[in-house]
Amino acid sequence: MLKVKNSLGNSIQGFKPLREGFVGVYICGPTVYGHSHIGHAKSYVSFDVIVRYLTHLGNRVRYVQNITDVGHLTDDADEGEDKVIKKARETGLEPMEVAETYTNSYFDDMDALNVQRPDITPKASGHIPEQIDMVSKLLDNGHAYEVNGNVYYDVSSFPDYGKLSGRNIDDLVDGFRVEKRSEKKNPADFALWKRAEKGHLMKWNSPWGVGFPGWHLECSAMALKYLGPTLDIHGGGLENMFPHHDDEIAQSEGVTGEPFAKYWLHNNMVTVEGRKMGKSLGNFITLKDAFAGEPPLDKKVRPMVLRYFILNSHYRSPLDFSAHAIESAEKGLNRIEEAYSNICERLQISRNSTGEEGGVPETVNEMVDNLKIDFYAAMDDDFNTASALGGLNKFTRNVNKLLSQGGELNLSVLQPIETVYRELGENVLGILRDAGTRKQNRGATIEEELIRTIVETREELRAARQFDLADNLRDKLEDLGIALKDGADGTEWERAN
RNA sequence: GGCGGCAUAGCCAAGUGGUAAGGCAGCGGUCUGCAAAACCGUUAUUCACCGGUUCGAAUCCGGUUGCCGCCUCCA
Repeated sequence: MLKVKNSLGNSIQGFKPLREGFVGVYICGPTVYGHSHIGHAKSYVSFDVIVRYLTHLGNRVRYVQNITDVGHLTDDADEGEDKVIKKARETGLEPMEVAETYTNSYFDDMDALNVQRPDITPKASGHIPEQIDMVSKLLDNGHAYEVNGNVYYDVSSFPDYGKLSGRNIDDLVDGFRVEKRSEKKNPADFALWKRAEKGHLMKWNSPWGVGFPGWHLECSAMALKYLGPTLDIHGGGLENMFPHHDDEIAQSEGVTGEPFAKYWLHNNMVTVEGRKMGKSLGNFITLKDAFAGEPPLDKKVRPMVLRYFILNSHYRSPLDFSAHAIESAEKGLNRIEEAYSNICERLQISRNSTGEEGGVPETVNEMVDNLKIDFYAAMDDDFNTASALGGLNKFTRNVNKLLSQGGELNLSVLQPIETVYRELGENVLGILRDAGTRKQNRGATIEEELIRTIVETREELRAARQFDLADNLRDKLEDLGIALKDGADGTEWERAN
């Protein structure tokens, strides 16, 4: 039985979708005004695995993730500027060019991380009529009021306001700065529609004049459109619990009168060497920089390593990023990849040979069964990927033990191991995508033939006990990023990533 | 000031009442011409600190200290 930590009510609950076998998931997507950073990676890798696991359990999942390209201001005060427009002003591009550029950038990075694309990726700017419609309904039923072309949500009209983050309006007011010349009835009221000043880019006609939608509104409108009045799961970053998610609830429930989401899942933040990551703190790490090995990294971070690193902690725990931590993740992942690719390689050989078919030895059955028991128990416990990886590591130790015993392993031993790696390691966790291509020995490119020739020549030198020359070749290849491993069955090579 | 969370070995990190997963690093060994990888063994009598509840607590309760997030934009 899958259990999840529901932020709404702050408790662990059994997971039961509204319709058996169908799960509607809405995850807050990025605001596309810059390249994605390692915080995005944590969020979207975590939710990717959640969606993969729900699918693995046999559910039909509809995964909706918005792209916010309008309305997200740099500041909630009246003088705040739209983030996308600000970037457009700075770069001399059309706002939609900015949005397109960083939407593409986002998906490039997510593809690299083996994050599956959502089923629907609606854009805020493409859903203006839906948003206007929601504002009209909120005005009609008394949850909103208009002042000078601005429309605000009246939080006092929604008794449950703040129920997700556990706040009440009176507490909030103390925390709000005193806004000068505010048109709001209550400082906690938030904008649904904003009047566009002269020269404002990205504006639309509405019943209240020319303007643009408020930040939180797009999520409510698009979730309603594609998933109906009540979502099974709404996910997002912890930092958005208030006000963004509480505002979404107020808007959506204000319109539909039905619960907005059954389960709220919040993923925790990334810190860098113990400190919050922020642009103003100068410790901001984009994914492109991480993949390229820019400081503070001293080497390229393989996307799969970042993915493994993220999944090695719980999505609800903060994750501390450092070059050192990445290094140990890389070595840990290498071990699993190595074992998996060895199994795949042996399987290939075994399929091509006509060796006798033995039964599956008890030890192999036991290994696989134990992994499954550990893995499903971990994942059922609020998607505990760290614990699931613990099981996969234990399994890998047993696989290596089997491999290092030497001797032939027939199909009936190799196949169940390969299958469970593929189903759990790749299909659910998505960390083994690169493993199949690690062993490049069988390639047919000229480069690979050349490497093969060098390796064979070195073998002859070793046989002739010319170790100085042989070691020299190994060092040279190492400098070129080719690692050699001398084993009992000859020398293997692979690219050091 | 208000709300929420965290504190587990040298490092990262699971574990929320039954006697400390896993990874990295370290140490000893097997293998190797050497190296790398892999394998075997080993590494927290103890979970920030002080009290309490319990047959039993890292896990529950109270307090102390430290750190973090949100309340202003952030995944």
